[in-house]
Amino acid sequence: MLPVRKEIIARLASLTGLPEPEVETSLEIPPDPTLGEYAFPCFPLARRFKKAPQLIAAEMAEHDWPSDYVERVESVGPYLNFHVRRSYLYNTLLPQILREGPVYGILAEGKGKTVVVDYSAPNIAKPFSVGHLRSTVIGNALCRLYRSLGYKVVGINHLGDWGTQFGKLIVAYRQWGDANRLLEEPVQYLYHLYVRFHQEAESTPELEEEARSWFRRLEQGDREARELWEHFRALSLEDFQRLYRYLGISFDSYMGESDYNDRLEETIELARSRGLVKESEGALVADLEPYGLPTCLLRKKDGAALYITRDLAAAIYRHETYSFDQMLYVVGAEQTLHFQQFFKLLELMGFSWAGNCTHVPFGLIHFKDGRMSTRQGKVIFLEEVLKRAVELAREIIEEKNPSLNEKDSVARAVGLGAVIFGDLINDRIKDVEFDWEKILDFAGETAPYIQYSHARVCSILRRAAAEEMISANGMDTELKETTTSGDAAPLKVHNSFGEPEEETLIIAMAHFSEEIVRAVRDNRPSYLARYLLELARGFNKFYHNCPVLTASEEIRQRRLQLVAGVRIVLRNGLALLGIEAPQEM
RNA sequence: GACUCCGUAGCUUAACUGAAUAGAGCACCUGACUACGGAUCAGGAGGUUGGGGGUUUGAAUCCCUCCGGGGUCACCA
Repeated sequence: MLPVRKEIIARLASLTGLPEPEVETSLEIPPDPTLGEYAFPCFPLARRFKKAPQLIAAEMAEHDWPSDYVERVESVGPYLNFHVRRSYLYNTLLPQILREGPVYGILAEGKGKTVVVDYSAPNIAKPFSVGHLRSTVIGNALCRLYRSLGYKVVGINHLGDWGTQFGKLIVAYRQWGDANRLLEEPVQYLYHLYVRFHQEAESTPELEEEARSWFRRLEQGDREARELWEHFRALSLEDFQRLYRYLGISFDSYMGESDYNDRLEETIELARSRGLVKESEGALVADLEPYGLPTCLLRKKDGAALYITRDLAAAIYRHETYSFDQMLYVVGAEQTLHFQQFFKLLELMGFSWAGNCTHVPFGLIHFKDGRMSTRQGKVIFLEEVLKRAVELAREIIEEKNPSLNEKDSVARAVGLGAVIFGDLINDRIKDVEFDWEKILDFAGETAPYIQYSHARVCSILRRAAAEEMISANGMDTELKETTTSGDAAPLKVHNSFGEPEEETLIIAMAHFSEEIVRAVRDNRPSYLARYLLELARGFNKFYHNCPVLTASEEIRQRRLQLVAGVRIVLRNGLALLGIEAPQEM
């Protein structure tokens, strides 16, 4: 937390008698920068002191506030508004940003704590569709956000590599399969077989029973079934990993559903020993009605375990292995009930850490005319979306900046950025309609807008560096990721603080780490995405109104530092969302 | 049917979890490169926050109800 904020909270707490956390949550950022950098609404105090909030604010404003951080405090109606000292912002905070560079915004709040993030989890043998985009992108951003707060993060890809769909695939492959085509395009081809299976099963329902029987054989370790399964699994995994590499995503563990096969029995036994299990129509169920939840099935009458049993086994295993302080499941909102049952069962099984497990739900991606369906072949491959986005970025580069170097990597950064950001920008709980036009939009509230701002920042710094060495200001001439450490010459002390556009920028930069904390607190990367948009907007206004390179020396120095700071925050912020920031585009 | 989520400008949406004049983007209209990149910027128009009640000093936000849409509800994950 910024020392200004800390000081304001502490002093408000002692003045009002409210506990610090309470002050902290009610401390807000005023809607208009002319109202100051922080605001404290006095409404809650009205009842306590039996006085009008306006009066309370006015009285509190009389207090002796000024300090190294705080310049003045004013009451505006029922609000107590804090104006932070410009000299602090420009002469302490800004140098700190420039000094810390790539690690600016990184805090130690999660130090010593471990958080497990379960995300992406595609089904092997099913295509990686845009439907999987959300979990993948949100999970990745959360991993990076938690890491930036000092948490040890374990990203787990709980692969859907077990289940009756493998019975279907084996049946389809044995009947219509072609080994060569499988090797050429594994996931595509398996998907083709999967769709064909369902088509044929319409007219030949016996196929379904055959599939169940093959899955049973697989579970019993039948050699042919096992070999096919392993083959399918290995090929699919390779394909997925190619995609993850392309997206710049990596996992700490690829333990999938099949890896818990040998722990299912003991999990069921544990539940049984707690008196949670009873038999019903040949199956094993857990009765959760006393807790207002529907009964759930742990084992089918044919002996096969279900999803929830696997999740229980996996959770227990993960706690043994990582002894996490928190575990997040980045899984669609349609599974909310499942997670309620799952967490309740963990609790009833006696695991005190059940309360540290959180479902991070998100809305469905659907078409205008209904939801996507793998079975019916109504899906859009994520790979196709990414490819088209990158191609489009490439076309725009050819049109606007044909002399650009490294067009391919820039096109990739911009195209992928647009898709990723497009998913992260909105509240994750909302359903989204799949729309080519929207997903390929590069103007307005998009990653390319932020990336473009960043590229212009870099352009200014590059020109400035060409004219004079500004490396002493925390930026080396190559614009590499380096930060100059303590040996840099001290920055010039600013005594004048410039235009409103400059104010907006420095204040926005001051709030960076607060936005990260907020995004982590609510597991909502969208907060950070919005913030970056706001900062980029602020920069663009500044850019059009405040010349940097041609300004007088004092102003030029100040603005150069400001711009260098913006570069760091935009770049770090995008990185936290899993998006690259090219220097030119 | 029960439970649950969502409903804000023509479209996509924000609002720091109950507070300052509901803020953006797209599309539309008008302007801006003899200053650092026009993937940009300035301005205009566009709102009974689905309807109706209630709680509160204060409601887009909480409660009730109705309408519309999504999701889930024992042998899928």
